[in-house]
Amino acid sequence: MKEEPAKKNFFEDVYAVVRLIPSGRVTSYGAIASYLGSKGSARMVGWALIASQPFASIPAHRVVNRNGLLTGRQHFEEPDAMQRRLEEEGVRVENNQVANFTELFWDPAKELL
DNA sequence: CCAGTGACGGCTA
DNA sequence: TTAGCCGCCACTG
Repeated sequence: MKEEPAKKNFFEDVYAVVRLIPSGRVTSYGAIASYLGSKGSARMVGWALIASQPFASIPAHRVVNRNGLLTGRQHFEEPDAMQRRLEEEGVRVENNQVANFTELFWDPAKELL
């Protein structure tokens, strides 16, 4: 069975941070990547979230890009699931973009400090 | 083995 | 200011 390399640790780390995101808050891929020390590899965070899809315990819908755009909504079970969940938590979303993104932004390097 | 793609982000023109 | 390119790392074809 193709055992996975230590790289999996990176995935677990991403999941840990995402799970710590408070309800009604959002963060960005780059913020998580930077917090993990892999700043610049925000794409890996996104890739990790794809793997987190089967894990409902991970609020991946709280993770958006630097612009606050729900870029990954197409990867959810339903394209509208991401926006719908955010609104459920009180996050206002307009045109696939999080309103007051700057206020709702949750930086693990500062909040989770 | 090599090339292209991708839930991104920062820099340069 | 806006638009475009490159860079990071992993996976697929």
